Amino acid sequence: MNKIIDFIEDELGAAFEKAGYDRSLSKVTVSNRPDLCEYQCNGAMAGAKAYHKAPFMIAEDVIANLTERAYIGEIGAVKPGFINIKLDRDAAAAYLNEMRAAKELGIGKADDPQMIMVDYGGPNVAKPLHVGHLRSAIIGESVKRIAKKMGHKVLGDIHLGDWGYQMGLIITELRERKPELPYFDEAFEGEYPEEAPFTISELEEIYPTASTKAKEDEAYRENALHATYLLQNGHKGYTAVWEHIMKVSVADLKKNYDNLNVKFDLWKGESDAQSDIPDMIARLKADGFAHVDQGALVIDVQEESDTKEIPPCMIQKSDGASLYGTTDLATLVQRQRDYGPDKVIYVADKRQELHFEQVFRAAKKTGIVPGGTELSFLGFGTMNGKDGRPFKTREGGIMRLENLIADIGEEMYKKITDNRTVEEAEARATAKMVGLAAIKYGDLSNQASKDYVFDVDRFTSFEGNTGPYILYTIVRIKSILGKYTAEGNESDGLKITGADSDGEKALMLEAARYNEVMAAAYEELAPHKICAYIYDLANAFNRFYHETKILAEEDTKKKESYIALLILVKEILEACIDVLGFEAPERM
RNA sequence: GAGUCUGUAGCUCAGCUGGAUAGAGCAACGGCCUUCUAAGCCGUAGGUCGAGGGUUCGAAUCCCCCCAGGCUCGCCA
Repeated sequence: MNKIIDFIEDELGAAFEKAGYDRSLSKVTVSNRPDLCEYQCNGAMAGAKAYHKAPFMIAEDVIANLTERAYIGEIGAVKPGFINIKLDRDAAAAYLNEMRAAKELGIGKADDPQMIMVDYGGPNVAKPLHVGHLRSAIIGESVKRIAKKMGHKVLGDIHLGDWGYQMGLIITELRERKPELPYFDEAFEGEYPEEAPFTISELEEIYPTASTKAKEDEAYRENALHATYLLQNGHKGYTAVWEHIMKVSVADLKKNYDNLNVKFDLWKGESDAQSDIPDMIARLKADGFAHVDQGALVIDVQEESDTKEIPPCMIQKSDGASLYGTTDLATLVQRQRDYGPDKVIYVADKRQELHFEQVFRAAKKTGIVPGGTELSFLGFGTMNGKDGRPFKTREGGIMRLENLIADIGEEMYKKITDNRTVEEAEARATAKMVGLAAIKYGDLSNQASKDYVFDVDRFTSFEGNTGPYILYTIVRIKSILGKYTAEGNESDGLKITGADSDGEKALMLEAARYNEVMAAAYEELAPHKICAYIYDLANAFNRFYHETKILAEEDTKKKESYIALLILVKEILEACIDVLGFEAPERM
């Protein structure tokens, strides 16, 4: 379905052409002076120079040549050369009715759907999720859902950190604690136990302990490195331990991501790319892309046109071990073979930008991915505390994600039960939903690339521009619609008619923007644009709600139009929060 | 040192592919609940858009140069 702005632009474009000006000057935007008009076109001023004419004259010319005007209502030329437009009253209603009738609110699905992979999450196995993992999960999930909404085929891949030194550390520590286990008996021939020799909480304690020991004890470090080496070369017992670690840890990760309403399509990890590394390196050497520099194997990625220096992409350390660039390249080899994506989007901390720039260049240069494949990096900023420094617990430690979510859920529960009497189970469920909305909206309403302040008090205050405010608005609408049907009315088949008040018109115009906002959010990978939009839409609704008696309206036709409009607004808000990764309760 | 990002109201942030009086929220102050959920609505106050140049009919937005801060810069990920 076309965007409403496109319709206006078409009509205006025809007028530009008829008046003898370039059609491309007809670009229409939502007005920045809502007191004067609803939409505006600044093309007359932009074209003044080329046509050696006063902008105001061009504007008048265009308006005089306007013949088709199904969408354009009032139109006028102002001062320097603005063309001010109001949407035709009936056209607005017709457009919204069309939206309601169309599939998925008439979203402009992609003409040529792409295969897009979103690489996000990136947790390390055997380490608890902490607040540092929050942004990647939230932003990645939203980007994935937005791309899906636009009609693309999308796969989200968690890209687990499940290979390397950390595994050697855990194995070493486990061996010290329980040397009697069969995994450490080189002569052991039987079947290893099915039961893991540790629980998730033990595992989460083992890693930091081992990590600390390795920093203080050189011999311990050597052991861990050697264990890593053995694991990577197929040691039977260690591989069995690794499998236990994976099973226990992945189950726990799934639980935590489920709590965040984050769902991955693929649970691949660094380990899955390992089998592709030897061949890849051999080929890169044979084809002359990789060469040895200062003992390490590297691929030069500097380009002629560069003004800055880009260090080479390193794919093998001087001791022969691979590193993260190697794994990322091998992962691309594997993705290319298994899925052949048109686009891969990496959602990671912005400090990794240079690394990905190197990997992308190396992948393109060596033909690991075809030239047409788009590799894009979506870097996000740091989540800071109120003091402007990276978010920490009160004690100064790293905040675990579960604790953060639980704290906010608890805070919400208190507020809900303070406000009114609700059944325990419902209060808990609502608190969870509202808490998640508070966290996600708080994050996503900021530009992803910027650092932001995670202020628990502000996010849970439920006032102003917050997730709870959006949910509250949806709940209000649901409540009215519920009462309407409870009175024995049928809510199907109602039609929106032209607006009678400014508040109603404003709400209708906001609703009509849905399509263009979703498209812009996808183009720019910018979930915050959806947040800004639903905040505007919720505001427009609340204003309308305040000045309009909906259920008490005596004119049936008008009342039905109100109800139809509310249904549409509710559906838009729900579609938007779904894409942001949270949902609204029935009551709150 | 080089590169890169950021600097908008007391605080947290939009706006940045140039347009008409720079917008929100919080905090402050003042109104609005016998009536569809006041987690709401309306209003008042608050800004030389870090500083200075330039381009333009027009600059928070583009260019240059400063100032302040963050981050990155081959064998961690």
